[in-house]
Amino acid sequence: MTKLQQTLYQFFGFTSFKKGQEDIIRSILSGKDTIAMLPTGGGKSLCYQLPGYMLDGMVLIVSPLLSLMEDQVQQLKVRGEKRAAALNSMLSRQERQFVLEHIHRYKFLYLSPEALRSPYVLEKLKSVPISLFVIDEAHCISEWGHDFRPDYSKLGQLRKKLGHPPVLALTATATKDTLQDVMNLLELQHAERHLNSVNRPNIALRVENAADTAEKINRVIQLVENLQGPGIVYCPTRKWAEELAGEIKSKTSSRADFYHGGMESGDRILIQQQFIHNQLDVICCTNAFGMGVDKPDIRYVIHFHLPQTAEAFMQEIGRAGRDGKPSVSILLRAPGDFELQEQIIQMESVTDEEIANVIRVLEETEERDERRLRDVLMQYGVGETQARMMIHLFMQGKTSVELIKREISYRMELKLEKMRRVSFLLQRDGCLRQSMLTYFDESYEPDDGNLPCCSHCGFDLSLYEQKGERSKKAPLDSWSSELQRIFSLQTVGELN
DNA sequence: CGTGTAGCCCGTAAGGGCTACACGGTGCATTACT
Repeated sequence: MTKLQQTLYQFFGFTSFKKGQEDIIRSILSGKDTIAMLPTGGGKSLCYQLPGYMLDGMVLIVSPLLSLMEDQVQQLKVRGEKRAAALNSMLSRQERQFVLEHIHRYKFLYLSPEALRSPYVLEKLKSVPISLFVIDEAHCISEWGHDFRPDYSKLGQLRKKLGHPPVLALTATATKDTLQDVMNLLELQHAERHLNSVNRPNIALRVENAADTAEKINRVIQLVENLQGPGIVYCPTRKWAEELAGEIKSKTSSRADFYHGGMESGDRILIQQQFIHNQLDVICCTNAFGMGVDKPDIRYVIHFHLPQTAEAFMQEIGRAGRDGKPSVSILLRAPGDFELQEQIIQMESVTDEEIANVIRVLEETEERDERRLRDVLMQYGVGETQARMMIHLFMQGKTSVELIKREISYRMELKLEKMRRVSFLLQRDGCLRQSMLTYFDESYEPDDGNLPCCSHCGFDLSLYEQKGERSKKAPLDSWSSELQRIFSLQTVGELN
């Protein structure tokens, strides 16, 4: 038994690695920067937790969502690891202070890119040896770092300030371009790459055309009524998520609810937990839902609209069938879909006047507190996301209307191009799986003829319909959900 | 593009009807502290 296997057994109770894990871990242990792509549910957290036990010093994990950090810390604690914490806004001032003052005690510290903006946090982190700098869901760097969450684009610089620890960038879905972007922004020129296929052979792909929205709604109701659940319906807007959930509730026997970014965080957690514990059959949501939803038995994912990118599409359908059992993805198309998404992307555009206002405020004020600046700018009618993006560009030295405008138009054009491509991929003639994999620079060799492939290759949708009686539904009372929650946490802890 | 709504007009009053225009999706953070 090697040292690696011993450690695996000692801390995780496993006797063997999942596909891809060992290579990634060996790369980390040899001190190299590593970029790893593992399919969803492929055991990504083990790839940094195990080396964490073998290396001296702290493992710092940058994570995009509070809920992901909390889940990970809880799982570590259930496994008996007390030296884990998440440093974020959910902590009280005292708790935060405690973590920072005792920072040398921690083995695994989770935080957001925004938290690393604080000079005080950075100073504290400099006082401890960091054995590994992990970026979880690393595609967020490319997806969000240029506009929505610019702090993601500063991680490369931050790493230098932290004494240049080795980096592990983890993701499940990325094209070559996205990986290149991640490497540029993180300044990882010589990283070892461990890439696995994004293909999920157990998910059959289907595209259906509808004449209009009314027909789509009818079809969704029909599908939800007949398909074996649980399932997810991805919607283009918050309003659609709410409306479809209402339609499904009133016209089918399915227990449905909605989920989007405009909800209170308590409600979001509740809905997600109910879904995970089988108290809901179907969830209608925007693209806010999904990251960190580690539910193994999702049987179908319906897209009520066009996704904005092929990467997003793969991420979203990839939430189905993590248990490896047959699952299905169905995309509904109708005229006008493309235009709606196009308009959502074009909301990001800004007028010359707005840019000029931003520049004037930035030049007039000595204040570099971004929050205060954003408040000022919002008084000029500039949206929060736009304000943040423009401040970010200004700080990078793009201090003229022309430069800022050019950059924003360029980003928007890239997004529109990605959308045109996914739209094209989903409507062209030919095998859908092959189209998607080609986009991800993969070749496709059908491995066996048993698994249904796609609506072009042909398959029988009734394979995915429920047989006989609907499965027994768990009651919606609080003590039973609490018991289920505790039970599931223990199970998760044992498995990981 | 499609939808919701603010604000205006009409007018011996209140609310209906119209036009113009904004909005649509992803999340951290939110106070000093050694």
